[in-house]
Amino acid sequence: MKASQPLPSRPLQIALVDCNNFYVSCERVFRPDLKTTPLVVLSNNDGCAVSRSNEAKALGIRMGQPWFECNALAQEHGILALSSNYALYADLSNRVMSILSTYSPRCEVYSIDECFVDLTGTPKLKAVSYEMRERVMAWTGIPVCVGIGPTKTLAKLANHIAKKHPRSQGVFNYNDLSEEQQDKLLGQIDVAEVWGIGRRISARLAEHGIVTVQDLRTAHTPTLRAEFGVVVEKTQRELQGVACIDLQDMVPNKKQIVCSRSFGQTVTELAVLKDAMSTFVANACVKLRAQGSQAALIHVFLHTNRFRKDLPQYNPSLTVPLPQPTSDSLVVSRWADWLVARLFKPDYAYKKAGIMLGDITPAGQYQADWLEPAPATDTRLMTALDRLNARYGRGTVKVSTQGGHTGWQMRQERKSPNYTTQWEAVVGVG
DNA sequence: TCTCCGATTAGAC
DNA sequence: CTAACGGTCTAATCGGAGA
Repeated sequence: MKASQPLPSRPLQIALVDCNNFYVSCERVFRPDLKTTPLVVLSNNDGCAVSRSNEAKALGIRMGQPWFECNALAQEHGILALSSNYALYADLSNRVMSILSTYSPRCEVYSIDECFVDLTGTPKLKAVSYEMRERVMAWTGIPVCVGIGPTKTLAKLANHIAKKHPRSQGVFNYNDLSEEQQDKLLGQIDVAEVWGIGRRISARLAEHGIVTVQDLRTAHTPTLRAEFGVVVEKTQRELQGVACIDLQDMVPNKKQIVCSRSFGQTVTELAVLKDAMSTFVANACVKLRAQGSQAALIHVFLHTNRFRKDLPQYNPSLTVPLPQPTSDSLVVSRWADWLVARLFKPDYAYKKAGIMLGDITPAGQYQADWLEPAPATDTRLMTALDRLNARYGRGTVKVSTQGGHTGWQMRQERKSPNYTTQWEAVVGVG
């Protein structure tokens, strides 16, 4: 690959800043009284535990565990569960990311609670890392850990070490280790902790005697490539300090946009499915327009409850290419409506539905057609709709098929107030 | 036989 | 009282259809 190139005189200093127990930490910013309460944030529909405080982890609540399995434990130990409040988490995330972006022009917001920051060339790196951590805490109330390494994969691993070892005080720089220290440290860490090595692959690696990170780093590369493919090979190179995964400064546009939800209750009526679908379409098209795109493919699907083995299952879907690409909610909605009606069969209890937009291209491009005139591209209605909903909140203006029927909305019985987006919630007015 | 394409798999968070 | 189990997204790989 790049064997002939001279090694850089100094390694890159890639930092991975990761918020601790992010959703739970967000909730605690506005509820300091919950600082020591075992706390959990639930997934959509109040289904699974997706964020856990240290106290909740210590009590044995697993990541992704269905909440109904935890009822007895929660009762016994007074574990508090909250519905997820994405508006709040997105807002705090933006504040954290904007603080981090002052430390480097090269930042990649990797997820709602993680950011890669290229700190190569930063003087007094250790001191700066601690300062970054303290500043995020002081300005947002969110605790973070900082892991630094020569590649993204090693930065991730360093972050894991910073989180796990209190002695690190929340900052760990892999680049400070000698060769011997690296070997020893990686020999003590389970290979499953490595970014990109999930449950399946770690099980298969174990069959080859690859159990620790050091085992993977030193494994025979051609065999690894043959047995596990390019992804695992790249991961190995990254563990060896060779950067194979670039830092992505600019967020690429989505190639497909999905909007789907499980329902609060099962749904048996077509009208209710159509109502839900028009909400999904509206949300998907907002995302589409936000990135300045149009879609030429729509895919609609329905699902019965796959956990109810005693009930008949039916999981139909249909995909149609659109005659012209569009980002107009009304156009997409008409197609979705028609597709739902085609898929719908009575006598099934539907639990989930959704839409996927595909074949996404930049808006304004369309395939010239000898027979058809250019499509009408009046985007004023959708632009006005987006402005109103951005200004006054999602759902202020809807298309007519939305909101006529209820009975599908997700369960959110334990949601905190919208502290950062509604004054009433902060001031405490009813 | 090769190539394309949709479906499936695996992973992340 | 019972039943109760998330949502997006990407890249790689697989496997069948058609050239």
